[in-house]
Amino acid sequence: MSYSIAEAARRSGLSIDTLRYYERIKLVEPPARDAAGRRAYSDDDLGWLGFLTKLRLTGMPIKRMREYASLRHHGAASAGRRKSILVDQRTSVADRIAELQACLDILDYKIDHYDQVERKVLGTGATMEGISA
Amino acid sequence: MSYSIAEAARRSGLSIDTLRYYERIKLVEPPARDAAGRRAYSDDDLGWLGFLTKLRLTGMPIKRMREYASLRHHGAASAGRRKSILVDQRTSVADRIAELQACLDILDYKIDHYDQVERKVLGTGATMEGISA
DNA sequence: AGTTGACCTGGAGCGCACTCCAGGTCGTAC
DNA sequence: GTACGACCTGGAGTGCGCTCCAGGTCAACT
Repeated sequence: MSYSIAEAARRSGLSIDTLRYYERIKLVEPPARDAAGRRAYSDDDLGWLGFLTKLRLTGMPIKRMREYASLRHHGAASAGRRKSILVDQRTSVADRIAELQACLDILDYKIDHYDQVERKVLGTGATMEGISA
Repeated sequence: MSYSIAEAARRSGLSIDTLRYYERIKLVEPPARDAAGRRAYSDDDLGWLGFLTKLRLTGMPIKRMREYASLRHHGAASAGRRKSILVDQRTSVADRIAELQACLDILDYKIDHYDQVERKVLGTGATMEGISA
């Protein structure tokens, strides 16, 4: 199957502009073109776009995605380097999850504090608005 | 206790420039000044900076941090709105953690794939470099 | 034949969150 | 008294990741 740029955008969740941008910066191979010169994305193209969007979600900078992308064209010899990029990213994602978890705890603590304030106010029969300075 | 901007930067993990920037954009109250006109941060200032850095780690945009910051000056009447900002942020952090967890699974899957390729290569006595295209 | 709508290109512009700079003022150390 | 280092100000510059625009081509519909 092949897909118009609009369809590829819809399926990948990227914008049409972003798809063209990714092509310009060599993050994706130029897709095939139809008779009229319009981009025709293959299922493989979409698969790669799907993986790219995952890497992007992990916060990988475009520079490193480009490196990974270019290594794919260097065959199996580049597998070690590609794996190490993924392993590094795995570490950074795990760290980030831990960091966010810690922030979540702080947010919960603060929210709990607001809950307590609310309960206290209700206990006195006052309203939140009533105790404005 | 009061702290020079350099000390406040060290303790908050922000840069000196960022501290002045946060002041300019009203994310922090202008700290006290010493006799020579230099900023003198209080423990309270540092506490607020600490919380701000946590909010920043959660990915909260500066706009919303500013809103939260400004609400603090509106007394208890703003507690409801402040709480709802934190609750919203809690949701977005939890979502983000789930998203990252899903990415982690994909990375693990891919890394496992590279591991298998390596093992296969080792089984044939070849090296990663030896199978370059 | 004309209009519409999707697509094309190269290039400019944008929002965010800083980061850097020039030129100046202090207070302390030599 | 002068050299130094930390600090000050207002404003300009940076890097990232898009996003938008003008002006043009092409195929299909009416």
